[in-house]
Amino acid sequence: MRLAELSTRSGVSTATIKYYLREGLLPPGRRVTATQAEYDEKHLQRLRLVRALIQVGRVPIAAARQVLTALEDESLDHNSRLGTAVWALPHGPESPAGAGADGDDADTAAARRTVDALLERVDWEYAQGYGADAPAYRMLVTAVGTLSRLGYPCSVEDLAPYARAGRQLAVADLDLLERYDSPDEQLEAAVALTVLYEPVLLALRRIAQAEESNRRFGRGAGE
Amino acid sequence: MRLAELSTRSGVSTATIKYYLREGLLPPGRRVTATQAEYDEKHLQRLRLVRALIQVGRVPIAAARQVLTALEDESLDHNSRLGTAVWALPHGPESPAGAGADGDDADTAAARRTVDALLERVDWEYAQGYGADAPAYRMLVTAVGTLSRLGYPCSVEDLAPYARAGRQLAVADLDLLERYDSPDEQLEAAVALTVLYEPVLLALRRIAQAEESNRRFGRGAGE
DNA sequence: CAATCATGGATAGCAAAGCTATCCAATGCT
DNA sequence: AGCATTGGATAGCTTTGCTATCCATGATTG
Repeated sequence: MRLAELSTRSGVSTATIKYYLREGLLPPGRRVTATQAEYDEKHLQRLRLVRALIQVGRVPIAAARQVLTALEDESLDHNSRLGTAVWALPHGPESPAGAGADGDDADTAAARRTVDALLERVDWEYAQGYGADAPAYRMLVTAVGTLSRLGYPCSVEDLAPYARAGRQLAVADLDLLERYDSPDEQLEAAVALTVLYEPVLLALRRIAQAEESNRRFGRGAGE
Repeated sequence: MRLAELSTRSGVSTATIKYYLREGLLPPGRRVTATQAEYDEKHLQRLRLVRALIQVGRVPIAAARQVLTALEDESLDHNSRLGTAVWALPHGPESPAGAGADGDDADTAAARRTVDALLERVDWEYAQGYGADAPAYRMLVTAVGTLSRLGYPCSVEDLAPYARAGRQLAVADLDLLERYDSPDEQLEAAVALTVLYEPVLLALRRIAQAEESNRRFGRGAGE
């Protein structure tokens, strides 16, 4: 199909598709003449994935490019591609937010200790091993640091239930993933499910909060 | 304290603080003369909360203003304030993403049915009642619609484990909240904890994914 | 009590992100 | 032959969140 058809079938304007091609989010079409290119179903599928990552998953375009590049990097094996791709996914602000003359990185250090204790508590040895520069680890330290700087509860005991929930979520995630046989499908699904289930999860939490709040305090709050 | 001191103590530039004052994220200081204003510890605390919401929670400034306004709206009772505040929190893209000539709102309708079935399945009657225009509900429908449009699994059975996890999270959230006695503290904490525990949760899920992946497939992926 | 300097309000500007609109020559279609 | 379409390049637009510059007023200090 031509670019115009790709556009109508995906609901994305040709201008935007051209932009994605330029940005390397979409592989170029098969050049059929000097001025025309041919796109196929794979392009359509990829385009839909890109839209989903960007619009639903709020993945910035630069990160999306890294992720997608890793997915089809022929020089890596299956596991390395997956690792690289997920590594590139967004993970909140890198710098621990403006900590003035007040807490600064003493808080960050304390947060790191809390996180390490938590990982030990729930027995995640692999996670402990794979480095303090893992995006998810840094994200966690940042968030915990912010919480404690603001005086909100975030002790190991407070965090433990969330870690337990995270564990169950991961089990559900991997269960979904095991349905895919082809390595390529599995790779793409891993990224898509990681990102696209985030809003699902956050929405379910909010709804459950309202439900639980209602259960405890009776008819009333929307929370 | 003066604006300059507020700035040094919070680590936020005076220009930014002025901007927040202008945007109504921060109540104006007590005017002590015609050209000077006095700020207190409450301002400092509020400023820190604002920074956390914006930087860690990625709450847009307009939404933050609505949230904070609701928190101190004297004309509402406790529960209404909480409901209004949480209602105003960000909840993904409103429009179901560019669905071209392909799935469009047939998918959205299907997603809505799936979500309703899920809520019934897990017995969340209150949630079912409180309206299809609740932000969290819409967010969920959008996300499920996107998943199914992309061909990823999101049946009621697939979603159920996530709903169960959401329920546990909500229980943990409410447990944290019950520590606060003063209504005002509780209100602020509800917002802060809802928003600031999101990155905690997402990070823990990613780490748990890596852990679980390692458990199932042995040494290998970073996922 | 005059000189200077900080304060806070208003205004305009800037940087990044994510598109979008215009132009253009080469080519396809009839 | 002639008009429309294609895809590539380039420049522009919009929003968001912040920053920099002015400026009159009032505080401060020798």
